[in-house]
Order: sequence, then structure tokens, then C-alpha cells
Amino acid sequence: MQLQQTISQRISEALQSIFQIAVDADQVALQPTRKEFAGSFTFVTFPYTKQAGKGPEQIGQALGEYLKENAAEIKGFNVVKGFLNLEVEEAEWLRLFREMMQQPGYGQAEASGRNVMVEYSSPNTNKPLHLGHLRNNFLGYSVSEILKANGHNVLKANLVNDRGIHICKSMLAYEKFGNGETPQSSGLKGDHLVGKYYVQFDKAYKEQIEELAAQGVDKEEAKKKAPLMLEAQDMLKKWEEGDPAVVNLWKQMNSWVYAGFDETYRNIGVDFDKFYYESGTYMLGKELVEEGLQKEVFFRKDDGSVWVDLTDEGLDEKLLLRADGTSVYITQDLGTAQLKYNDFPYDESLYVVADEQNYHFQVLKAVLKKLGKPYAEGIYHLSYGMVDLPSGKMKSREGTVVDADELVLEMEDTARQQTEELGKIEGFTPEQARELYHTLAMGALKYFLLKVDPKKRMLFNPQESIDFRGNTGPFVQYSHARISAILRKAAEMGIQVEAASFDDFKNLHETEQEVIAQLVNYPAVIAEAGKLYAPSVIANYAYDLAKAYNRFYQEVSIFNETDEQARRFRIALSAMVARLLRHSMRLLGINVPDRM
RNA sequence: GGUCUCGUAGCUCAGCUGGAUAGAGCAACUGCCUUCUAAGCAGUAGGUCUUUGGUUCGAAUCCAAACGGGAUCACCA
Repeated sequence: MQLQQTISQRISEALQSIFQIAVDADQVALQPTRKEFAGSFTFVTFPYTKQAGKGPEQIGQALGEYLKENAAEIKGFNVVKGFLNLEVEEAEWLRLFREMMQQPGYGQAEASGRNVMVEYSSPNTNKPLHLGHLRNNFLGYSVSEILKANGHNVLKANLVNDRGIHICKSMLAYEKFGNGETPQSSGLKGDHLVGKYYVQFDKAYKEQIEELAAQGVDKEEAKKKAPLMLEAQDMLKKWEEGDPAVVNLWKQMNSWVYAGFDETYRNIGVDFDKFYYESGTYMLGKELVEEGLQKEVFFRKDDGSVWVDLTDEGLDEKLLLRADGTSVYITQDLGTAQLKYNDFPYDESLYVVADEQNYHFQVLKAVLKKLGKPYAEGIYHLSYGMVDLPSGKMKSREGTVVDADELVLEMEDTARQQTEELGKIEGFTPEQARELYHTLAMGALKYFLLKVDPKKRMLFNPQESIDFRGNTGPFVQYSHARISAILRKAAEMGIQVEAASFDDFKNLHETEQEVIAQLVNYPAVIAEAGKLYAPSVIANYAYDLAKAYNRFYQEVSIFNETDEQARRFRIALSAMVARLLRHSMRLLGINVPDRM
């Protein structure tokens, strides 16, 4: 980054001095040189032909000569059509490398003073987590870590959707069909047990609709009139009124679910600084609705329901409170937004929520703006694409989901099989082996879900288990493990990486230079990932770095090297790569093993 | 129907604010382990970047339209 800036600055000077063209250094666009040409950075001269009154080759030639003469970093150049390819001095690469070695916090940006709240996970307490939630959890966790690396103060929040009609559905089904079943009595994990009744509700509900339809009732009408639905609505009302029996059942079932979630969160390695519960925020939401009525930015219809008119923002009229006074989804989100800001005055508040809710968040932001809330502007919906199965969309109610807990178990089993097949398990205690399988399983899974641009939908095929080769988490983990072996050996030989000097080292191998060039990029990559909220940028970087290192590893020998300086340099280079692999994978929530 | 979004190799995906002959991985084929971990490395093959126009020195990238997926427009969350 620093190197690029220096070169850009020189080019800016050259354009001024040779052609009297004024271009700011930060306007000078450098790109990495394509592999088939010599050089590391390329400057495109086409845009300047008119101003310079010269052809693109002539400009390139003139700039190249100027840089070779005046820029110490530039060793040489070549011009192909309108492309000026610049070669960087070996000493400059080594200087950059030494510099980063001496920064223990290389990759961590300086404190920005910005507060960023990241809400993610936000589960419903009526069913266990599935593959879609995994993408959400991994994204939210990773984006939080990336933002920390960018120097922001991050608070990870989890808003638990613990109330509402959907919760009443599983409660009702449990009441009717549960026979007092408990996690203890059935051996089922709490969230799975509750989820079972959610599915049962839907099944029974559909049967009722069919029955009514058979009696000639209109389908839409039947959905509203089915006794189970009426009972669920009644239950919701009782809940809001504080009916002790309903509230007790609710507490009981939620506590089961929380125990289940805790276990899953721990297992998949995500965490939160603060939990919010919808049951604790929806009342505040109602107050905000009241405030809006007083400010006359909301209005009440004849039936008593409260609405906001957003047609002048290109949106529709939106219901904020039902006629019976109960709250809807957005009501509690209004309250939560206020509460969040009270707790943690943020500059930015991210909501990691699937893109099916794009409209909802437009509305939320617009409503808060109408209320004149200062924090409305900082709201940002980090919208991500759904995970599709080959059969299409996952639906909890229909049971066509890939269960998160099961998936993790399957991945661990795959990791075990692969490792055993490769015979890489000798010297491991059973406990270490189990830990390794978990590390690999989570690495494969997280990397798989994070390497894709968050905004895009992605496909997961449960039939084909996630790969451990190629562009995968285990590939990066493997690269790290190999370096660890080298560092262990170096330590045995008494070589201390930190103190190792290689001041007289010369003749950088092509692959070594390529690795350094990758390492130099890291801070820019972190900034980019932070700007775009895209862990995929980090994932691709880790992969590229590992690939560059593996090429070096293949072509250049370390311990057979007779030149002492070269050997020390290569060990130091390896150590630095290991450091950044570990660091970048940490930003994805992935651990790297020392042996595998 | 309105709005939004996506369309790159057989499959899964990269491709930054426009730049050279569009890149990886998987799958297929060929080499490389008496030398630091072969979960690796090197190579072959595979493309009208959905289509058509436009902007320009130059378009996978920007604009418009068409076609084809998807999301949303609920007193569900």
C-alpha cells in the first residue's frame, strides 16, 4: 500500500514535469501487472494521450525513464502498447518485509473512534438453527471481527425473537400434543424439541384448512378461520395480557431453546456482547408509535390500527400497530433501535439479515427518520443472499432444511474420514484428534459459506460434502500446518525467527517476491473488506496467500539451502505467512492447526 | 403488475472505482514424493462473459431494452 502510494506520487510528478499534466497522486491508478509480463505494477497511459499530445507508447517510455532515474524503488520497466510495467527493486521488497516483521500488530488498523453495533443471528425461539442461520452467524461474527481490525469499537448484539404468533404456534402444539415431554425425558436438544412442535402445528393447521376447504370455505378464508390459528391468536393476546399459564409455558419452552442455542453457538464458535429480547423491546416500540401519533407523522385508521404513510419516499403505507393494540414485527424493531442507541451510542448500526427483508429495513429507516431520530442515518441493512438447496429454498415449516447441528456433525465425520484415509493421525491423542476434526470441519464449513460475496445467493448441495482440497478452508489450514512444521524444525535447530538477520540476503526468488507482494497487500485487503462488509475478500486473500506460499514451498528449499542468510530469510518469510494466515482466518472465525 | 436483485467454463465461484490473450477450485486427462506434511505443485483441455443496442481510444464491468432466475409489495416474522 505504502509502496503503491510512493509510486503513484512519482508518476504524478513525472506527468507534471514531462507533460505538464496535473494529476493528483491518489488519482493515479496502478494495477497489478499481469503474469505474462515482467513487473509488479502497471500504469495505463491511454487516458493521457490527448493532453500529452503523444502516443501511448511514447508516454510510457518517457514515464518509465523518468521513474528509473528518479524513483529509488523502481528497478526497470517495459512498455507494451499503452501499458507501462514497473519492476520494483529487490531491496525495496526486503525493506517492506522487514518493516512488517517488526510490527506485531501488522494488519490491525489504528483506532477510529467509531462505534459500530452489529446485530446478527437473531433467531426465532420456535425452531433450531439451520444452514441459512449458519451463513448469518458466520457473516455477522466475521464482519464484526473485520470491523475491529479496521479499528472500530464493535458491539455484537443478538436480538432474540422470543415472542409473537410463531412462538405461540409451537406453544399451542406442545400444549395439545406434548404430553409433558421435556428435553430430559426425550433426550432431545431443547431447540429441536420445540421445533418439532412448530412443525406439528403447521401440519395440523394445514389439515384444518383442507377440512374447511372441503366444506366449501374459501382457501384464504379458511387460513384465517382455522381453529388452531384462532387459538394461537388468542394465546398471543393472553401472552400480551400477562396470563400466568401462558407466560409460564412460554418461559419454560424458551429456556429449553436457549440451552440448545447456547450449545450450538459454543460449538460453532460465535459469541455476543449483548442480548436483546423482543419481549423486552416491543413495549418501547409501542411508545414510539405513540410518539409518532403525537408528532402527527403517523395516523390512526377508523378501526384503531396505526399506520405510517411512506408514499412520498416511494414506499407504501405501513401498519405499525394492529387494531387490537398488539404489535407487529416492525413495532418491536422501532423499540429495539432506540434501546440499542441508548445502550451504545453508535455511529453505525448493522443488521445482518437476509435480503428477503430489504423492504422491511427501508421502512424501518424511513420511519425512524420521520420520527426525527438522530440514529436513523446510521442504520445499515447488511443484506445477504439466501442459501439454496438443489431442490430450492429451505422451509422450516415443511422440514426441508439442513439442520445446523447435524451438518456440523457430518462435517466432523467427513474430516475424520479424510484424515484417516490420508494417514495423518499418528501421534495424535484421541482428544487431539477430535479437536482437529472439529477445527477442520468448522474451517471447511465457514470458509465455504464465507468465500462467496455475501450479497449473492449461494447453492449448497448436501449430497456432495464440502471439499477439503482446492479453494477451501482446509487448504489454508494445511498451508499453515506445513509452515508450523518448518518453524518447529527451525526452533529445534536453534534458529530464532525474530532475531534472525538476513541483511546481506540477495537474489530474491520470483516466488519469494510474489509472497512478499501478497503480504504487503494485507492492510489494503482489510480496509477493503471493512468497507464492503465482505468476509469473502478476506477469504480470497487467505487463499491467494496460501497459494503463493505453496508455490514458493515447492520451488525453493529451506533447510537444504547452504546460504545461511537465505535460509534465515526463508524461515522468517514462512513465519510471516503463517502469522497472516492465522490472522486472516481468525477474521473469518476459523482456527488454524499446527499439525494436520 | 410495481419495485429491487442476479445471469461469467459441465458444476461452484473470483474478477476493485472501465484497461492487455476473462481467472480459480471441483469434475476429466498428464507429470512430480529415498529431500522441509502430495489435504500440495506443475501442465493439458474446457468461454458468443444471457441477448441486442448505446457511451469510448477500450466494456464482463457503465447506461437502456429484451429474455431468463430470485426476492418483495401481509393486521407472518
